[in-house]
Amino acid sequence: MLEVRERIIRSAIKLFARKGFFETTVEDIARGARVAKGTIYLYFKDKPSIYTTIIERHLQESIQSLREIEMQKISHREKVVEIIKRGIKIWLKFKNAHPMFSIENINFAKKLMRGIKPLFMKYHAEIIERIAEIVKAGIRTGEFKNVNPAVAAVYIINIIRTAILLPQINPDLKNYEQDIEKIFLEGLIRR
Amino acid sequence: MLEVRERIIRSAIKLFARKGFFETTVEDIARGARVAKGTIYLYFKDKPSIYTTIIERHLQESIQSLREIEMQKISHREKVVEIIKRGIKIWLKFKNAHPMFSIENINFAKKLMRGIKPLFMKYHAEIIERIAEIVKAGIRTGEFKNVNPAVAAVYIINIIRTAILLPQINPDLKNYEQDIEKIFLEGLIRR
DNA sequence: GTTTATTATGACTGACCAGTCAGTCATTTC
DNA sequence: GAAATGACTGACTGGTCAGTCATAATAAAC
Repeated sequence: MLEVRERIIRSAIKLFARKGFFETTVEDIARGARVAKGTIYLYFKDKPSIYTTIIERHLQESIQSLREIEMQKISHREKVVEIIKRGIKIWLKFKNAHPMFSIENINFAKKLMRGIKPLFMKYHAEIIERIAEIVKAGIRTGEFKNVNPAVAAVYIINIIRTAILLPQINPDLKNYEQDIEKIFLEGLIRR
Repeated sequence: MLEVRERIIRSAIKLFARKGFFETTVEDIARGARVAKGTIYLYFKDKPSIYTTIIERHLQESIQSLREIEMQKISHREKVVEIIKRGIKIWLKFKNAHPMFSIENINFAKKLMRGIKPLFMKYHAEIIERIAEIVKAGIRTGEFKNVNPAVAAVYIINIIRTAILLPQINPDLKNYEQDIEKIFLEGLIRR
């Protein structure tokens, strides 16, 4: 039997993913967690706190995933590919919730994001830093081109976004991962 | 003297960009447009209609831009680069409003997006189709690798997003456009 | 079993705000 | 000048919902 707090979080993830923060009510979340509305406030200070908790979880999971990848004995190229694969996996785990974790949206609900923004910046800085380190090492070993590692890191994060977006835009599309990987690793230009 | 409707739209763009739809009130928009709140309803049916109008504008502008690029007598490679450059320009024109136009967010406020989603899908399908046609032509002429054009099109859209995101994450970063272009056109892998 | 402590509940409250519409005012028409 | 018109106004209305807290239910202690 899942702990109440965990049920609340899971209910909230689903609902935030489906309806976003503003269209999800505390009553909705409570119903999904099979508790009364007032119970929510035994576990969370307020509605934004639930949102923040979920975001933090996701970001922590991303960093943990990066840590594991860092420790693998594989080439930097393989590490980058693994970052993308696992990144996609983590994001897909939250179904349609990915806008919650998108740094692009941090300015998009000023009040709500006031408390969340520092968290976002902190974790994203770490994520980018870690990826950039892998890229840097790959540049050093001659695997990668000499590009700005920070730029490449953000670029890589957006590859994950592309992979998540594609099935959304075109559900019939199959086997697109290879094409994404190909364009990413080898570029679009033919020689 | 700007027409009232235009003032309303401009005020709304600013505010939606700064606070998002839900934290922006009709009163805010009215104040920014220097009209009374009730006046808004002389020009727009309701609050979501303002939002929809803005989104439609942006999407139309994007398509118009694509049309112009299509007609240019330049290589497909150059067309793709131009798409990115102009795409960035269009998106930056709306400052922080870009989450408004991000297809990623279409599931994120279920009620609000109900009316907007078909619009989004329609325009985005056209945008992707147009870009994919350019990529396809580039593949035919031998400029580009043999990749799925629709995948490449979404990929290109996300390049624009990367370029917009970078200064947001790291305001000190300079001259990142070349690195993005390099990775995109030539890939990350060194040979 | 009774009493006490702890947890959960859901009706209530009040803040908020989208949309409404009676009233105002400037301009036009008769 | 009087009446009509249309654009604009902002107080009002009613719906929504986050957060509260007196009460109920359950668990623990005796």
